[in-house]
Amino acid sequence: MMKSPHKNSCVEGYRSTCPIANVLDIVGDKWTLLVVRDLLMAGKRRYGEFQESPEAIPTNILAERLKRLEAAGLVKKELYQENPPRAEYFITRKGADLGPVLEEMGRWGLKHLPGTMLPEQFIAPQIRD
Amino acid sequence: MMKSPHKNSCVEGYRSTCPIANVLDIVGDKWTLLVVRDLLMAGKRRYGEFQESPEAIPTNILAERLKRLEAAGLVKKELYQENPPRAEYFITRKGADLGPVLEEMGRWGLKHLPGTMLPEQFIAPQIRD
DNA sequence: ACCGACAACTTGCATTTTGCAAGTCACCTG
DNA sequence: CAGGTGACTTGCAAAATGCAAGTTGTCGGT
Repeated sequence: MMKSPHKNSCVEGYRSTCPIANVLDIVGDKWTLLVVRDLLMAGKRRYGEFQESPEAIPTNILAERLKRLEAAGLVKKELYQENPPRAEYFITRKGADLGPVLEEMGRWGLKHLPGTMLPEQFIAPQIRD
Repeated sequence: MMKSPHKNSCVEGYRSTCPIANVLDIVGDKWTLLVVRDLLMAGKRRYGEFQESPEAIPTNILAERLKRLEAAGLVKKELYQENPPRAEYFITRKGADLGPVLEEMGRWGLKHLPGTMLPEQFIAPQIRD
């Protein structure tokens, strides 16, 4: 039997050995990095705070992305109250390491997308592992 | 009539004034940045070359992404033969400016996704505007 | 004690995007 | 002139997205 024409002897669950391709499997969509941005650059922690961002993420997508980010180890969920369950979300060190990616995206947007702007103040995140 | 709760007096077609959000509207999916990677770091130019990458992009997605990248001004399509029509794709200066974003993604992946690796040799792109 | 509001989600469903397979079209090669 | 090749296009099923509405327990006021 003929093998596929692509040399794909890579780690289980990886599309290839390329780090960029595999990063995109985690954050490669229109919403995930906006949640990371809010955690990392705006100091947001609560579900309701993420919803207040001007891009108006749909609530079901937000819930799903928080779960995926937690599963990927970029976010830590902590209950601060049992009943009713109320949680706060913190970025991990692994998630915080995406900072430079966001910074470069911001730089590109500012240069090439007229009318875009960054806030004058960033709010430092609490990192929890 | 009540306005939306989000202060969205931003440029036509923008989700918000945030550069990151608007960059994600251009490259925020699993495939687009892989095409940019191939153009920018692997020196690829032809349709068939993009298909040979180990991630095996579906052919219809490749065609659609090349069109969108051209429409967004990140890629320039040039026919090198009329009949049958044969084209080469070049990255523009605007597209090449995404280099740092890819570099930071690569750095993150190498650090946090064990088993990933970058090629030892990059092939410099031809930039055309 | 009851009413409404609230925070943090969940569910249902229509629309859109993705993924896979197959088809096309005009050459080129033996 | 039969088969192969490069660069796509088309069709369709499956998955992701977007929107609206519903749920659950609690708190603040009257």
